[in-house]
Amino acid sequence: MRTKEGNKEQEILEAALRVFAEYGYPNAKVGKIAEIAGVSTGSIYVYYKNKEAIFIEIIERLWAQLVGQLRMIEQRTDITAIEKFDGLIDVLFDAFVDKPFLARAILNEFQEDINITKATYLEDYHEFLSIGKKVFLDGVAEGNFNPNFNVEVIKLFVLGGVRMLLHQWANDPQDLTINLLRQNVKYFCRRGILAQGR
Amino acid sequence: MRTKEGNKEQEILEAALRVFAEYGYPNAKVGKIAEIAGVSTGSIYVYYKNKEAIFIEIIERLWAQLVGQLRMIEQRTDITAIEKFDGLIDVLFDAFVDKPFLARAILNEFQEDINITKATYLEDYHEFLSIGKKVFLDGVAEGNFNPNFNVEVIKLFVLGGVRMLLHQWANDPQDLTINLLRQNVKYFCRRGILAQGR
DNA sequence: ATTATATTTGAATATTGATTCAATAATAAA
DNA sequence: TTTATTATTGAATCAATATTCAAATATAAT
Repeated sequence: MRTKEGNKEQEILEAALRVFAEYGYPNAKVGKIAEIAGVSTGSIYVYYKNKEAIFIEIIERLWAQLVGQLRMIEQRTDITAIEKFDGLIDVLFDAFVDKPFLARAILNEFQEDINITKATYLEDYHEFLSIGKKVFLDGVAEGNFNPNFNVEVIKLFVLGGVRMLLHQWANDPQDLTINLLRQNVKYFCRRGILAQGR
Repeated sequence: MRTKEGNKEQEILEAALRVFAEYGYPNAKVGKIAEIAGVSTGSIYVYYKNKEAIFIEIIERLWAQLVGQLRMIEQRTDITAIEKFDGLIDVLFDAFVDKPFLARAILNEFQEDINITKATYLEDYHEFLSIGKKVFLDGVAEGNFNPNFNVEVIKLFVLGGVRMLLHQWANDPQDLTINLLRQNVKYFCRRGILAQGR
């Protein structure tokens, strides 16, 4: 009987990530994934139900990883909300520092226009958002954050900003380094654009 | 000889906008656009070369409008860069205040994963970005803005944040009002999240 | 060496939807 | 009323690609 060659599930996932990153989910071809993974198109369907299942597997792994790390930071009691906030920003950027493909691939996963089922990672996504809210409320409670903001607005604004930066960075990692991004984002979120004394 | 019925170009554009907004460009069906516009699929191709041409028409009109308004603000000499910045934010939100569909539809237009030609509106997009840069540099020159920021980073961060908010707002205009969004964004951009005195 | 069986293949099939085009409809012109 | 011409139609055609499946391959077991 024939024995299995290598770890095909993982190879297919890695190939798929590259193809989703480069072309976007709608334009990603299963044939291309197979080609990069070094298997036949038929093999793709031996390991995954369909194209969408591959995409969901990638996204779910990412969310699980992100939420795990964000939760660890949120639950710390030895740092202020300011430090927690900076930590959340670091987690977001660090998740991609050596994986520009991943940054490009996640661009769309929580947009309505990808017609995919989101049952499982939507839960992680909502926890992801609630962690940001908790940190904000902690900051308000300890007097470090301005209570006049609407947390929903700020949360989405910061997330949208980080996503846009990650996408731009993933397109050209040499231009804007991840460290430049994180530094600017942290300072901007703390103090805004105004010069000191204004 | 048969005479033309109504303004079919415009009706098709408006129908297309709704379909692009609801389904996203890749999943938008020409048949659906025709149905909503009240014409036959063949008619779509009488007025527009193809599906992509319709999308580009919508996006180009939007960019032209936005850039025109942003340029007017940028070129004012009677207001500070701070007021200009607020004005830019207002233009962005005001462009959509009575058109949630439009906000949803533009979500993807400057993302790489939509495989569409962008020759003409890329120019407007770059001017759009350069206006933001000019306002920032004006602010630094007049001592109102912190010169330590990288303008590229801040520009993309703010744009990404506004986009995410607009998208969320377009999904549910009753939840977060446009005025709540603009107020929070302006203040946050000015002073950041920290409470006063920190 | 032969057989059994799991793995893999890649062309065939199924499906979808963009686009075309021959026919029809509607109106102006004669 | 008839003819000419423009506008419109919607099924047919075309193209693309996801998915299936019968056949082939490779190895373990006998």
